[in-house]
Amino acid sequence: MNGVNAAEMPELPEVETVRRGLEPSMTGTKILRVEQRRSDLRFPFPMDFVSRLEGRTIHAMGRRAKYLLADIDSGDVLIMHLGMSGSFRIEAGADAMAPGEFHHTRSKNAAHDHVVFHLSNGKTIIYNDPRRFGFMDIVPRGALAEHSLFAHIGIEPLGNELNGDYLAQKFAGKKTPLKAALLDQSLIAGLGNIYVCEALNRTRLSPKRAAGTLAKKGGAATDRAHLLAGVIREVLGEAIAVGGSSLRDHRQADGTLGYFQHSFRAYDREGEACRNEGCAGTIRRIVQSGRSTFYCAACQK
DNA sequence: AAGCGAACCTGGCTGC
DNA sequence: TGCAGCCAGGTTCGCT
Repeated sequence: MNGVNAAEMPELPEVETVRRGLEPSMTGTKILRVEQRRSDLRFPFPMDFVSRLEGRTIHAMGRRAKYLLADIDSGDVLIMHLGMSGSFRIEAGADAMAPGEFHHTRSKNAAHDHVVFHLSNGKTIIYNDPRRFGFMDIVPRGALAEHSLFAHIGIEPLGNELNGDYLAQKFAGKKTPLKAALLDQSLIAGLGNIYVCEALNRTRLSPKRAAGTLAKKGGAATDRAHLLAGVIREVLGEAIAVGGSSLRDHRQADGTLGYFQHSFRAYDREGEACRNEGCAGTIRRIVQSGRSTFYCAACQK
């Protein structure tokens, strides 16, 4: 096998899986050379993108919400977002590759290999993104919190701040559907379509319910709010433990590809049986805010 | 002002 | 086989 596919895809568990996949190759390693093959992805690269990275050593690989954060010894932070279709792969030296596989992999992906990092440990980190909804930026570490991307971002769902009281406080008075409120990155940062559908199905809450119904009059948390907060953490934790979800990707299973998709109870299961205990309902697909919602109308109220 | 739909882009799948 | 149409894990912008 020529390269390790450091996973793909974009909700919090997938980004965390990518972070863990990249960390052993990148932390403590010097960036010898950077190939930036186009001037923009979703946004333009910073003008001095290459020069601010070449010759620098990566101190740490972090994550905030769906953003990967590489701390550089210059004091800069390299921000990387995968958008919808971004992925990293790690390749060892060229002499370690099987020629046939090399050709196969390159011919399939090379047109969308937008950034290549050549590292001092002999490894090559390649960012591939067909739809180019991802992006990269570089900012001084001290300016990160004020960066427009992070200035108004919500809490980490796996941090201590997420609990029923927080949900009730943020959702009180909101008529927006619960599904949309949970996807709002300014409230909770990192949830996406899959895990919101899964968490709502597990808690038997309708995605169409007004978000404000998780708060009592006066703003106190309902039992449902406490339940939902716990289930969100549970679902994300389970997904991270198995390497996230891998959809529409039939490449090798070398341990870096996730398999949480086999645990889906709602997402992408239209027409199939609801897996909640005691429920004989069927998963439906509806559209909310232009995005698919999968849920069971029989048990999710 | 919140809350929608559209836009950004490519590729894969479905159905005629 | 060809091709049109729809769909995709995210985010932002602009119009009600």
